[in-house]
Amino acid sequence: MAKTILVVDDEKRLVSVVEAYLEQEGYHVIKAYNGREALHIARDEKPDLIILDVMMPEMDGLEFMQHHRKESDTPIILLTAKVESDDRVIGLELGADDYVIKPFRPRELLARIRAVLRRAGETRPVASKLQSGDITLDRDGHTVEVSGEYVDLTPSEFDILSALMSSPGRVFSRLELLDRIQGTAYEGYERTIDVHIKNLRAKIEHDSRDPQYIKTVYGVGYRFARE
Amino acid sequence: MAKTILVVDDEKRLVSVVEAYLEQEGYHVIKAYNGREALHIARDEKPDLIILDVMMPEMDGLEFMQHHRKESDTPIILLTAKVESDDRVIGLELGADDYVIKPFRPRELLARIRAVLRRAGETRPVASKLQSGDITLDRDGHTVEVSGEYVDLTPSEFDILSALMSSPGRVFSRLELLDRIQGTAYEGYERTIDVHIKNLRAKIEHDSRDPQYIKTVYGVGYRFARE
DNA sequence: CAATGACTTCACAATTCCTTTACAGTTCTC
DNA sequence: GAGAACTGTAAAGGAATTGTGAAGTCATTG
Repeated sequence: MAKTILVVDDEKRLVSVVEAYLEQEGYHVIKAYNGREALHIARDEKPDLIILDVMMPEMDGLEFMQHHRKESDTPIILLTAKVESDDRVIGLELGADDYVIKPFRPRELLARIRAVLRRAGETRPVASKLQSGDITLDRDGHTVEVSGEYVDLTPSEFDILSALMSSPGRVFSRLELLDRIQGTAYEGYERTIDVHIKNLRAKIEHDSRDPQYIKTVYGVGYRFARE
Repeated sequence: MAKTILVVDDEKRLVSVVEAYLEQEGYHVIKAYNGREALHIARDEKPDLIILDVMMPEMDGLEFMQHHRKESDTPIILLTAKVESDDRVIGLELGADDYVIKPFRPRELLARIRAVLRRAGETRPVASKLQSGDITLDRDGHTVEVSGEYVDLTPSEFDILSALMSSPGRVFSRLELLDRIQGTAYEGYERTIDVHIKNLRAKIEHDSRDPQYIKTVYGVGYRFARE
């Protein structure tokens, strides 16, 4: 069964980006925008993991942990800004299992999540293979097979293809795809995606001038062909 | 059939780490978080070995042993903190088979487990040998053979190779590999893994500049060749 | 307590990847 | 069909990641 992850941060945009990414990875995501709210939700929903911003209004992350630790030992990953590196120590002493420094890339956070969940005894990851037509994408092995042949993709290419294949037929805007690979790191230039798509097509399409898998939706974005 | 090991400690995190490690080594692990709970579980499940923390709430390790010894002679390995060195003597007098001082590294504990189980007349756990291509790794003998020749690996190198070979084709992040060799991950520098990998490659690859076994997955981690 | 080996950290080199730019090609709108 | 808007693409500089030798630290052994 899918693991439930509670994401707590007052930056709604960040929460959305993380949510989209984790859901695409097969996790069930619930959200809260401050510590107080998070406490109630954690009680009711009993998530398998909590991702927690240190800096928040109402009740900050450290305060949340002090309360929460009294009633549960759910693993916690802290999000900290660079300058707050002291919080890191405090956080780990208060019982955080790991921390990630903002801004971070989704794949970075994912690596931490996997490690923490595995440490917490979960050897059962989510369904790790996506298949569509002649293409098989394996998230565990980070490999892509086209017509039985392994194709080497860069991290960004892999993330984009992974996003597209997670919902064949659905159109992803460039911004969404950018979020997948950059997170909230910085506002990037959307056209960067075009270049990744070009390179992706060169690797997985039989004829990149008449793509069968990655279709362009004029004025909107890209989508993976549904069969 | 796989040996069953009961791990008893009130530090859940520690139990999880030990569990993950032992399961990877082919043991079946059951858990308890205090002495009272452990007594019931030991009765029902009849583990082949018990790993027992001395300091615990409710019923501590020594108390547990007094009760347990009346009904069974399951081998017991004690976990003690440094300061409790007196407990060690008491524990051994009460019938512990060995003890390990906290904090310990997983392989340290593993060595004790093997020794105790061997002494108790048991044979090896399942799947003690991993083979792939020209490489054979023997977890029992702690040996590695490449093209029929024995190769000397350091403990860390052995653990990393063992992890990688346990799931060929799966990518392990540096964080995960750090977990394998350190037990606790958030402290420690991920790039340390790079150095171990370099040294490993020098020992097992025919051409370490074009590795056939240990592949780098850029931006993600390392994996044992999938073919 | 010296010596050996293992582990970690650091600094820099080597490699791979990402982004941006500029322009060409395509699709849409009127 | 012309112009505007959008997309495809090649190339180059810069950023990020990995490889590696060496020094320093720690633990173990003789």
